[in-house]
Amino acid sequence: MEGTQNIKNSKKEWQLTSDRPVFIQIMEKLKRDIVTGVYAPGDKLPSVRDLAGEAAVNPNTMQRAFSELEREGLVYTQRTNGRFITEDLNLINQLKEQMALDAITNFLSSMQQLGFSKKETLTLIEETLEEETK
Amino acid sequence: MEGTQNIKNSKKEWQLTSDRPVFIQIMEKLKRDIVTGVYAPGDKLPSVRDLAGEAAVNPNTMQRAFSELEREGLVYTQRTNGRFITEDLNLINQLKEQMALDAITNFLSSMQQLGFSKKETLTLIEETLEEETK
Amino acid sequence: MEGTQNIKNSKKEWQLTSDRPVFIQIMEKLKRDIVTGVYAPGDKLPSVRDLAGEAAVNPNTMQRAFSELEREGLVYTQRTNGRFITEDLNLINQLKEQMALDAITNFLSSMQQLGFSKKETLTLIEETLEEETK
Amino acid sequence: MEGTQNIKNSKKEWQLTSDRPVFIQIMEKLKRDIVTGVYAPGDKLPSVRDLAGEAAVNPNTMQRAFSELEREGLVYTQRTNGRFITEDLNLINQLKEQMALDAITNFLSSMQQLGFSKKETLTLIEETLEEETK
DNA sequence: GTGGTCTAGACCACA
DNA sequence: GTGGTCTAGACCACA
Repeated sequence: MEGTQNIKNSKKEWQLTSDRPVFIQIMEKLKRDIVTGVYAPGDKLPSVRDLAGEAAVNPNTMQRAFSELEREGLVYTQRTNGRFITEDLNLINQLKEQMALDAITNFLSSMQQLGFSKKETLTLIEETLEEETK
Repeated sequence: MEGTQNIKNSKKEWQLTSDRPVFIQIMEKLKRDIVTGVYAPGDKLPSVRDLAGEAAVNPNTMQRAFSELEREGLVYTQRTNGRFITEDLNLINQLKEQMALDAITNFLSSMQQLGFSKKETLTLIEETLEEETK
Repeated sequence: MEGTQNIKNSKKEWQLTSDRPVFIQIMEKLKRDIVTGVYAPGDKLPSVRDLAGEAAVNPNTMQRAFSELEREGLVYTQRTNGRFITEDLNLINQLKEQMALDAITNFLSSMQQLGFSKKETLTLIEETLEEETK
Repeated sequence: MEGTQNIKNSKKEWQLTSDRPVFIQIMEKLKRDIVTGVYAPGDKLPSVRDLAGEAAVNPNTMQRAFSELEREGLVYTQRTNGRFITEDLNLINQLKEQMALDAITNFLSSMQQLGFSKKETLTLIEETLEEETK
């Protein structure tokens, strides 16, 4: 039953676009699901076949995404038993920090390239967040 | 201080990567140069061949980037004479706003997908900006 | 009578000339095939490579023609699956009307520039059509 | 003074587009001016330089158009004296007929390719002409 | 096999 | 020299 649970909790909107390699987008989505706890440490993952179906991609593509995650130590395979999320909490936390840092760095760099000063950028962010809260 | 100067005036850091189509990256770079005034409205652009050489891409690739910019009205061509930046200031301003809005939206969406609340995101941004100013 | 049949069903007379860009001529031919029902709404198109071979042009040239048609909404692409004719009947009808109107307008303008009055033009058309029917 | 006259009578709207070779468009315009009597048989033509200026093209381009017209016998050069319209009325009439025939043939062919029957084409033309007269 | 991108290089019309 | 088109051919992601 826990298998079904996992599938249930996971956000099913894959939202794949064709502007970047699909296997990379899948990796990013899975990483987000790991750092946000959709998949908890030690959780068994749905089968490649199932996830491929859900994401409407070829199983080879899903397989490729998993291979890369495995290489990064985020998931591991138990022969004949399935794939599991790493139990290394440290690694997961590092990943989350790194992803946040990347997002921030990219953003600030974009704004700088567009000619906005740090002050202006901060103001714009504050305005946008206030706007949304209304 | 001259460092900042150079960044502003220079038109030469192309920094193309292979993760997304090169002609798209070129378009983005040229758009940034337009909205930040590196190229002023009405300015004549270097020839396709020169820019292709500078960016180390094939002239056809540069040509494609320009065709798209032309379709968007950001540049126009004078037969056998060269290409020019639009003089439509309105269009340029709209573009700048849109590009900033896209950057902000993407960023906030990324942070939200990583599980950060608006408050946390704001705090992180503030910390990062202060960090850099030290 | 089979002659007429063949003309209607055949998708193969490409008749490309060198007086205008080839990709434009290809677009026009494909548009004609769409508005005349040679390709029905929703039909899957032959692959770029096949059509390029049939028309004896480089696949890139065929690709370009399709990109433009796609931009106009007349065809759409399914990743790795192929290209399809739009199912938007309205769009197809509009296109047909527009193409006919363009042909008529161009013709009347040509005749006027040659110094023929409307009456003379009409008479000439009638004569030509009768001539052919004989 | 007749020189000035000719310039005066000629329709000055050159309306060159970039979709076809400019020298061909110039030839067509000059032919129209010949068959419609803007330039009468035997008329002296303005200088290449003047016409080039009027049409806003490079003199080489205008020159090329004239060379072609000369090859077709429609104009002739008197050494040191200038260029003149042929006095061969027969040739001019033939040209006019041929140009009209080409326009008609092209038009009927376009309409046929768009799937319109002769009857439909005739009706459409009649409607358009009536429409305009209102 | 399918579409998409890119390169190297040729050729054209025009100024 | 300038932009525009086209070819031949390679390589990629994906099914």
